[in-house]
Amino acid sequence: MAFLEILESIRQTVQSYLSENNLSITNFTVEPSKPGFGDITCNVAFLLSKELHKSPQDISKEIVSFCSEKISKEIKQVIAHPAGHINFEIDYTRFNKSILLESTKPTYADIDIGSSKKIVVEHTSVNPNKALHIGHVRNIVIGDIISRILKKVNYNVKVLNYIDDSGLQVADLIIGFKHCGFSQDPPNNEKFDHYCGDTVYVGTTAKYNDDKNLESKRHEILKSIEDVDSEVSKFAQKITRNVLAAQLKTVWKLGVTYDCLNFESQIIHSQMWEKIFSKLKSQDLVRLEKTGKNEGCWIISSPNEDDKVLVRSNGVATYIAKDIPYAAWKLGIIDDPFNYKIYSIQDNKQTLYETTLDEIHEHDADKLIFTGDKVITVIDNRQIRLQKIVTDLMKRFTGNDSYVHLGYESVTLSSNTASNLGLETSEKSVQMSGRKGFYVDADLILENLHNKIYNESKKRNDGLSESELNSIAKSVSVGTIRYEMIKPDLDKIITFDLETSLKIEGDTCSYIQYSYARATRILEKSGISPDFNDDLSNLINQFEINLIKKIAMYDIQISDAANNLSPKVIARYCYELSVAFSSFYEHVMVLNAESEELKNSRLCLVTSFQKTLSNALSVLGIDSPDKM
RNA sequence: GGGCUCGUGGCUCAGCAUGGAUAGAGCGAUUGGUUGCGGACCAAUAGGUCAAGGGUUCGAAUCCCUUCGGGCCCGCCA
Repeated sequence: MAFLEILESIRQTVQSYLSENNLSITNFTVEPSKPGFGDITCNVAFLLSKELHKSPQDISKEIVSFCSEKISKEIKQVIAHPAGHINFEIDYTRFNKSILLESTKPTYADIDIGSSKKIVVEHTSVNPNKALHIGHVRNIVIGDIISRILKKVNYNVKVLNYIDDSGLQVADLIIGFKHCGFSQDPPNNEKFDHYCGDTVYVGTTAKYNDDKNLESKRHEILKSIEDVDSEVSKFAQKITRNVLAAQLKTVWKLGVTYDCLNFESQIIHSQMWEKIFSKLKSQDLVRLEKTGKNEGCWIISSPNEDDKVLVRSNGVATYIAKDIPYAAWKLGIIDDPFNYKIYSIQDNKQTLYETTLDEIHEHDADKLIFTGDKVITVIDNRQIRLQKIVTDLMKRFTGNDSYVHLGYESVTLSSNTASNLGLETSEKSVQMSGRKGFYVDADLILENLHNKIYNESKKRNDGLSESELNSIAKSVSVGTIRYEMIKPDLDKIITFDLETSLKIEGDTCSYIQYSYARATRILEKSGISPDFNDDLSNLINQFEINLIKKIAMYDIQISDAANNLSPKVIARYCYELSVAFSSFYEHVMVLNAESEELKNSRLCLVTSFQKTLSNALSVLGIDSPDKM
């Protein structure tokens, strides 16, 4: 029995008190208490005090005497605190055994919130004209961890990456290659995404100011890209796919995978826009402006905002008009025009598909499905207005909140890091810019971190092989970058600093992984596999109890993270769990315990910790290294 | 100008959804930890008018309003 079940059983007991007394309060809380106030606390006495015209203390006393009779066996004592809280104390002599055993299973905290419902998570969606920077990494990591959390709570999750292979940024690359003399082969085997972003894209956009001719070419090219059969379109496909392939190498290094790549060019050719546009018109969600500055345009209005042009007076749809059919497709609101073919097999053996409008002849007749009953789109908060329009429209179509824009704040650079990149500033932090080539590149950070961890690990371990050191460096560097990207809340700006990103002490991923390695080492050295059938009621000192309590609360955290789409909750949990273990490790002997029975019990506890931490880290996509 | 958002020790952040008991961490500072499983650690001390003011409430860091300060967004660009 883990925490959620205990909370639920207490809730029911309190509820039965309320029912017997014809009281209708339902919004009372039953939650873990602060240290020093038992294990679990309930606030129902406060809520009843007004209705019953009695003090919270008197009410809580009554409820306590009621509960003491009927409460679950896991509860040792119920206490009415003078302040009015009702506090419950867990009977650890009973609790230890069930929780320690349960926590070692891979399915620990696999609670069912999703009931296998189909859900789509879209993230990454970086324009295929440049390399990934640290801001993109935040998006990718949030999206990946959200998808892992949702899988953990029994959603059927499909992960999508939207490839905008037909926008202006693509036209810029083509101008660079065709009209500015940039070679299609990068010098010195430079990675193609870096070359396109740093050299071709930056170099080309810099020329628009001087050369007005180029600017008009840009729009010609943009038009030709949309004509599938044109040479320009085929060239654009070749370039963007090469950039995409290079970007995916970075993404896969981060341990992230997808189910399907959706290409914007195909969305345009699929005629989905035309279908959704007529649907919008028939439901009066758009209107043709007859007068004013938007005369001749189809526009969409929303309260407190300016009207947004969907279709220009020349009949050409605007940018947001691509997002609407795509959102509708993700929700299965319009017929799926796509077929799916294999793009590649990813490192974890998972097949990555891509959309295609071609006929395909597969052996299995079942059409693949990448749409969902619910959709989560991870896009940064600068797009919140456009996403709000899309969200509102989807709500009009479905009548519910099945489309969710999961926004997050941007990553900026510290002034130190900015000056490392050649920009002196008096500001505390500064925004990155792909167009100016001013950003911290994802491959570079990973490499820096990898080297740093490699050296640290080598310093601290004798006789580890090259491959062991590299594997540790990979686990810890990827873990570090993931952890740092989700530790702050989504609505906090991350000010990235190259130097402090290399820190490995305190509240960091290495601290957490280190606690895992220490636990593993104890288990290895013991040379036995602990017996969970023994009586484990001898784990009673404060360090043991603290650790057991943290282990038991895992399912609450999973539930919290899933219900609030909050990856940070699991990151904090991993850290707190590690803190509880580190303190235990310092103060409690395992291998030299006072008796064989105690040694066995403590080994069970260490095993339980180790499995639970590894379980939680895997939800964050972070490895658990045995040594480091 | 309009909209959104953030403001908690020197610095970086939890806590706010669902108001309740002593506002928690990490970094930095100061100090301690040989007999014990890896010091990427542990333990202790100092450091807070929870931006300001008002309101609701028995009770506000948490809810509401106003103000101040920072950030983002507001094209027939994508």
